[in-house]
Amino acid sequence: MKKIKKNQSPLSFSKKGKIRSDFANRVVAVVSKIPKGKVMTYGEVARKAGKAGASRAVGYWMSKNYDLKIPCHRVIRSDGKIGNYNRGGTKAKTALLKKEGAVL
DNA sequence: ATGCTGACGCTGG
DNA sequence: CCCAGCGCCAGCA
Repeated sequence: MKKIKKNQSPLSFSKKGKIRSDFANRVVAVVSKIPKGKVMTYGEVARKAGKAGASRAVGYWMSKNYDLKIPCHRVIRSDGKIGNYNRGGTKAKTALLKKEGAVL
C-alpha cells in the first residue's frame, strides 16, 4: 500500500486543517528542514518548494506567518545578507545566526 | 481577470 | 550602507 498523503506537520500554514496552498506548505516543510548552523536562501527554498524564482512568494508567507514555529531566521537573501525578520528585526536575525554558528 | 502588495534576485549608481 | 529599476511569483481585495 502507498501513503496517499504525507505527514501533515503542525508547522504547515493552514487554516484549521484547510490547506491554503500546496506551495506554502512546501515552503514551511523545506525551511523547517534546514539543519542548525546552516542557512538557506529564499531562492533555494522556493526551488525546493517546486517554484524556482518564487523567492518573493516565499518571503510573503514568512511575513504572513512568521509564527517562529519554523527557523525562518535561517532563511537569508542570496547575497548572504540577512534580509528581514519580524517586521525589521534584522539585527536579531543576524545575532541569532551568528550564535548558531551559521556561515555567512 | 485586474491591480496592488511584499521578509526576493540581479544589475547599476 | 542606501536607493532605483526591472523581472519574478503568490496572495488578496
